[in-house]
Amino acid sequence: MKRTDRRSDCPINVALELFGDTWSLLIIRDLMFKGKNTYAEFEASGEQISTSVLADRLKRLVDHGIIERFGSGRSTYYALTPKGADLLPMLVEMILWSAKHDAKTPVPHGFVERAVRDRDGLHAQLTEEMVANNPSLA
Amino acid sequence: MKRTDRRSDCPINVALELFGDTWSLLIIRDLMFKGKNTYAEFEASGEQISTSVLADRLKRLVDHGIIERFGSGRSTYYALTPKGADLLPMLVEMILWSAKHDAKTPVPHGFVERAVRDRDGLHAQLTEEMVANNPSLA
DNA sequence: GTAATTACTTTGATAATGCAAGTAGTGTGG
DNA sequence: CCACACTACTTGCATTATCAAAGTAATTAC
Repeated sequence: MKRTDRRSDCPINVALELFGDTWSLLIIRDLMFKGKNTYAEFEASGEQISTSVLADRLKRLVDHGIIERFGSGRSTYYALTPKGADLLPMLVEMILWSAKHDAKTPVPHGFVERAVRDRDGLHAQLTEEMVANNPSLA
Repeated sequence: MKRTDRRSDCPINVALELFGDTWSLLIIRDLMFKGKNTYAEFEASGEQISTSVLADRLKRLVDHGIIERFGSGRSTYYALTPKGADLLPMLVEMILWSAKHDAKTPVPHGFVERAVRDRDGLHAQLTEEMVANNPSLA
């Protein structure tokens, strides 16, 4: 989908057309919270993405300016752009929702309480940790 | 996908398996912000969902307890459950992200400023408006 | 330079989506 | 109170996306 022929300009729809599929946000999660940044690391994530879909999603995310690709061949790696890093609050809300509505989901102890008490502080702390892993954001 | 054979228990993944596709969140948006609650209204939304996919997504969302179906035949309508209504903060973050990173997206005047200044207050206000449309949430 | 490793492409089967047309309950005007 | 109109779907088929496995090209370690 190109910017020029999107389904609508609604902000929810805009977001969905960029990362509204079952895989894109898992890649972003790996970059944001798990310190992963290579093709092989994404492939090894628990959800078993197929290699062709992974290649396609990386390309899309790069095209949309959400992640960036560095190096080449065996020394290729990926990093979030500031635009990608700005998805943090949304991912935090997803985590909180799952924590509330799914018994099995493993969420760090104190995460939910912290979010309720001080959401902005939580965002700030997680952003700091993210930047520590990815100095190009600073 | 059943709860028993999901790809992983990661909270991001759990959420994606329930509504991580290009259409589900648009239905939820229509229910949450646009006062739409019938099949025909969802079908008439700007993004042109196909009728077979709409039927399938409504079924899935009902199965997952995110929306509820009332009535039958010509007097059928849908409403968010509390579980579905809890997606509000996530949708707000999506809106804010699109507002920041997409020039064309139309966001109500003052929305972004309000969110930055008083996120919890914004959530409360939007929740109130949502409940006004859908008394079964109260 | 050679081998091993990593980042992909390609190929062919399976599943999801889109489109057009059809069916079945339900409110409504006469 | 009943035919008609309307709404919520289903069904069938063409198109597109996804999965799994195997193959290829670039790069680093030795």
